[in-house]
Amino acid sequence: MPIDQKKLTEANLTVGYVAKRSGVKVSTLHFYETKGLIRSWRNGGNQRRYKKDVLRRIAVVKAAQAMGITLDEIKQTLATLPEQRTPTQKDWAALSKQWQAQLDERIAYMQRLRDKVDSCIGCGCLSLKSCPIYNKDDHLGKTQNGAVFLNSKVESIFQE
Amino acid sequence: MPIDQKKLTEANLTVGYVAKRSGVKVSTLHFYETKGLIRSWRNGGNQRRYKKDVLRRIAVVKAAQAMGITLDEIKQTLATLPEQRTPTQKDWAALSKQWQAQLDERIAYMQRLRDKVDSCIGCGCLSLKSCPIYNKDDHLGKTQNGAVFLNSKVESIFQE
DNA sequence: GATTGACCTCAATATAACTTGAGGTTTTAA
DNA sequence: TTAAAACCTCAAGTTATATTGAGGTCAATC
Repeated sequence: MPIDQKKLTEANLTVGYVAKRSGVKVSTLHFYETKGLIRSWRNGGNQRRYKKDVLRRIAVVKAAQAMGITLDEIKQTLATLPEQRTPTQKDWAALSKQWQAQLDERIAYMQRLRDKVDSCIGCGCLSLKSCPIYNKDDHLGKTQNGAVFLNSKVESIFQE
Repeated sequence: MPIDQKKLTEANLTVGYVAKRSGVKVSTLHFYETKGLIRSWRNGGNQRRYKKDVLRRIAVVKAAQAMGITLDEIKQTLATLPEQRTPTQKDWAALSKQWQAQLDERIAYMQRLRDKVDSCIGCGCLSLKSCPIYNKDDHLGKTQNGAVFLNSKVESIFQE
């Protein structure tokens, strides 16, 4: 009788265990699976089983969300992980590096916005055409998960 | 026959004009009105008419959204404006000051997050218990419009 | 071997912030 | 004066990110 390789080499985590360990609900794990963010296989009774690294994936998903990255973007970035082997530290580091750049951009945008609000406090100009907050050359467009940034049309309010 | 004071002292803007000038759709103006963010009165034919300062309000709403503030929060802050008179520059400046504080907080959080991701790039630890990104003492909870920040339960992934 | 807890699927609900459309009225302008 | 453009209301649809619940199965324990 052959030894169960799966049991020897990988964890065999139930959905309830993963939920408890990761702090997300079972329904969220189902949801993430339909979104292609995590994977599972089924046991004889059609119940989900997970490898241990699903915990790492979930953690990464949550960290990325904290940076304002959407699940779709996260999915795309996760897709760059190797399929054949369990990701290494280097693989994960590459991911966080990608997101760090986005985070830097976001912070820079917020700071520009902050500085502009700053100058507006001084002049009370928040609705005047000279208000620097409405510089149309400095916007990021709409982010799905983050803020809705100004578009140049709003600027038109101040042209008169 | 009495002079129409309204026509003399206030603009009498149609919804289409306001939409064009502010860059938001007519349906959005209706929506903002149901949300209590802007106001209008009706003419004889039941059509909306606006005072000029509605343009400023819309601009402020959009600016606040760009800072990641929800419409509900914006409504609350707008409610601090004087009801009886048209708001002055000082009134608007007070608003932007309130939001600037929130923006500062948000930026500070993002920077802490950035620094943590930074240190994780070095060690590749994004899923290890020592990863500083999962310091439960540093989270903001879930923001409605902005990022979903880490909660302490996610941390539990790394306790083993 | 039966109860209980964990699990399954699928559909509906929730929230924020809007948009779209249907069906009907008012205003404007040629 | 009549056709087009603009307006009205109210209901339903949209996207992202889940949560909840109904109805039924599987697994672990007394």
